[in-house]
Amino acid sequence: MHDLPKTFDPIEAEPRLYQAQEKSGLFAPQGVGDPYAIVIPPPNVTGSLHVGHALNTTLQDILCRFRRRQGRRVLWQFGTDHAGIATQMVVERQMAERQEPHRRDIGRDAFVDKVWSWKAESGGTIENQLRRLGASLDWSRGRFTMDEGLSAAVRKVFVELYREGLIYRDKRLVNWDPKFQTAISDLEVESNEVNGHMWRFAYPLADGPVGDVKEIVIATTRPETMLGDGAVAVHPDDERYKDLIGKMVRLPIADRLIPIIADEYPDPDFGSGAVKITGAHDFNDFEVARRHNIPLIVLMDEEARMISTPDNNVPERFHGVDRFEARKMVVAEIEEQGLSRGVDDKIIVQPFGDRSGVVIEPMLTDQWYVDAKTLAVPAIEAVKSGKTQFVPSNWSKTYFQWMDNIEPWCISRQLWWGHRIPVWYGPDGTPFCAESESEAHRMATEHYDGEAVDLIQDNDVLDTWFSSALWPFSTLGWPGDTQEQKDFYPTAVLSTAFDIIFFWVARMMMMALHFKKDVPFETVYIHALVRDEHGQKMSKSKGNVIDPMDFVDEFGADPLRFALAAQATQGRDLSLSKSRVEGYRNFRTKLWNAARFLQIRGIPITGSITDPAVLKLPLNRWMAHEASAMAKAVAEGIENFRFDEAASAVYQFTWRTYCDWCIELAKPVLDDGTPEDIAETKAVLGETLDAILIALEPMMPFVSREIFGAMNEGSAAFDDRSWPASDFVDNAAVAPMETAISLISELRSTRAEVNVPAAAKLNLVAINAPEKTREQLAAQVSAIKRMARIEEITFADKPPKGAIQLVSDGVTYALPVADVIDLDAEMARLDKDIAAAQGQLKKAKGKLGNERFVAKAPPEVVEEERARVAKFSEELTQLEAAKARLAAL
RNA sequence: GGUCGCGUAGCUCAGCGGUAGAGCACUCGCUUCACACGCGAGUGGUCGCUGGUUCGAUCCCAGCCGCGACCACCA
Repeated sequence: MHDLPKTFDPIEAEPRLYQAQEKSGLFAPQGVGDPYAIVIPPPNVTGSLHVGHALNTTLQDILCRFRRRQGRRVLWQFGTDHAGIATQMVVERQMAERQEPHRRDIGRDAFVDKVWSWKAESGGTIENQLRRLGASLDWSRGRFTMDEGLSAAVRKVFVELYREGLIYRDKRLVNWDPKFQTAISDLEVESNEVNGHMWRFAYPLADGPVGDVKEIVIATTRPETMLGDGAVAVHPDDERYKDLIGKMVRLPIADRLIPIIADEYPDPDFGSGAVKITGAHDFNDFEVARRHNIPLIVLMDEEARMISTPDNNVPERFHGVDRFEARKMVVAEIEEQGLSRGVDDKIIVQPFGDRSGVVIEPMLTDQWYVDAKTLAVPAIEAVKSGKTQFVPSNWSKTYFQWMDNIEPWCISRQLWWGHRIPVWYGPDGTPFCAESESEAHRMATEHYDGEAVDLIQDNDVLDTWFSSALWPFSTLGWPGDTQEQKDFYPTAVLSTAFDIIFFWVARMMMMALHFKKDVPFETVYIHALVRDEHGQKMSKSKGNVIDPMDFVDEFGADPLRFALAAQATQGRDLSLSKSRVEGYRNFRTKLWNAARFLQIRGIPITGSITDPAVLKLPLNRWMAHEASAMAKAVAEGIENFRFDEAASAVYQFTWRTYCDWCIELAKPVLDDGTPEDIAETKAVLGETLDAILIALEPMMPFVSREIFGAMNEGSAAFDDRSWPASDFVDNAAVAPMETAISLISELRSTRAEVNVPAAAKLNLVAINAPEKTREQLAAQVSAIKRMARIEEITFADKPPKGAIQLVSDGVTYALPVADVIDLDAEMARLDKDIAAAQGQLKKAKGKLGNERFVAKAPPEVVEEERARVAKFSEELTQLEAAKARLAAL
């Protein structure tokens, strides 16, 4: 117990409070409760925290902190991802900036060493940022996708899938990134619209005209690929070309003969209806070429420069020319030969590497593939059966749509940073797939009948997502038989953004079901995208990127966390703005000051009230009732992934209920009450603050701890407290308190509207008040006097002359003001109230006048309407009487 | 082309079958002994449009108009 300073200083307090939590062991699994696990989506080891991380981390932290409070044994698994391409790119760029030799000049081992030291240097950034956010991650068991254990898991998975035939090597078209000179998966390709052209070229018929026809015209957006054409395809039903099918054309420039073939692929209504077929550089053409046994002619090298070889008939002058340069050359030569048949501007969709930003080239290469179609079967079933559920549920549709049409997953990358493919080749190219080189040697020796041979390991590394796909079980010690897996697998929740469903969620589902025979998580929570304050997507080019750490620097982590949680609705992106964060900073200050008020009045948090049913004062029973409802709403919000509802419940209760009313209504008791009443009220005020702190802690872990630490006296330690009581209901206490509250509100409103000076004290006369109202007023007389600035409360049969009149809860009240009264304002106010009552009355009467409503609507709804008619009629009568009296003045 | 989502107060968003809500902004009071990062009182909305279902529709259904996202794409 110590005094709270006048203001809360998050910059000083948050790091101190974080260290204390970590030191106490809070972040590691504790106790014997039902296990609850979340694995963090591993951030890039060299990355830094962006708003998406801030949101996702906050939400996971809320879940974990809440579940700990419920007594669950919580593991929030930390770890980082080696992020193959991204990291290699960063290091290469840095080497270039420092004018160091290129990676190829220093060699693979030296380069990989460099990346490891880069990781050692900058790997701690994101971890520190997560700490500053308040993430209660279990750092002690942090993992890295390339650490020894996880690498062993990767090798085991590869080898097993290989032996089962679910990983295989294949030569087919891949998305080739000419900048990084590696294959990438479909998911790493972004389609963008760009301004392009559509050229029309004439290919002359090789054996002379057929009738009048001397040529066939094809359309293309990529002229340079014509050098690799293997055929021209037309639709079999296309009357224009019926007689040409089977004829040969002379391919210009390359000077080769290629056939005209019939295939369903060309759309007769598009362009000329004739399509050039470049099997080695176009995915659609590749399929056509395969169907018709058309040769695949490779035109480019790894950097997408043209190559001229004896096999491909590309003229020597193209050799080494960049593909876009070659395009210009082809167009010029076609024009020279008089074979151009026009060109149109056209917006075309081009594939770009999501990391490199360069145009992807379809290339014919040998790569390793995972048979995703087979692995997807149980992964689809698990979501269909509900074993794993998406929240919000509509994301399961996205998942199915992709999984139902899944293509083989290209997992090899021609990079150096990553898990090297565990395959070794013998002198004759025989592959030996094994978890270790020595095992590969053993297999080779057996294969070559005892002869010892040199083996060469496959040069490629695995797609980064291959190792992340194992994350939910590899981090728990798989393939070892560990207690962690027994306790925490399957994990409870996986929280991520929608764009990661394909990259990661689907692949974890496939791998986990194959190797663990169980789903990796029960719930997949898909969080929203964080946008800027105008709902615009953040981007560097727009210059609207928000760095969450700027908010942490300025306000501390609590307000940022609360802002993110409060806006985390389902199914809509959230707009993050400084004013919103500021608003929750103000909320934190409000809470802080409420705590200071309690402290000034000598009210600690004691945890002494175990049963609110013993409370005597309606105020205290009502406070307990409301606090209980709040605790329940917060818990339900978190359980249902409605973080916005949880945040709103604690916010509204703290500010609007506890500060605006409970504390204010308690002041007169504390000042003038009996010793018993004072003691009870103090205890409940303390208890209610305690409930607020505990319910708020998942969202604002810092300020809640700081306040508790200063005010706890005799209660258990903060982290040992369980969730506040959420089942105390006392509706009998609600009515009298609401009567008092609405009267005070009406009085304040009336005073303001008729311009009674704020400081003026008035007398209050209740007219013909029934016994019940008299009792309720008597119970709150001091509060009403204080909060509505009333001098005396009296009772009378009729209002005195020259009084302001108002109707609250069916009772007319008068405020005698003699000469102070503003007649016009008073008349206007009564007219306004009368109009409102008339409006309500008309509406309710209208409904009841409709006999079909009375006949068909549920009886309780009809009854409600009748009650409304009664209520508003009574109010109207009294208001009109008040107006008549006023007019008589 | 397929799929999903969104149009509610000036802004950002809740609500989703029976009296339109929040935060911020705005207006008017207030140095009221926890708090001006505050207190009190207000202004502001034919809930995108048109039909339908229903006793009743912001909420359900259909169509339309605007906006966004994802997937697949015609060379």
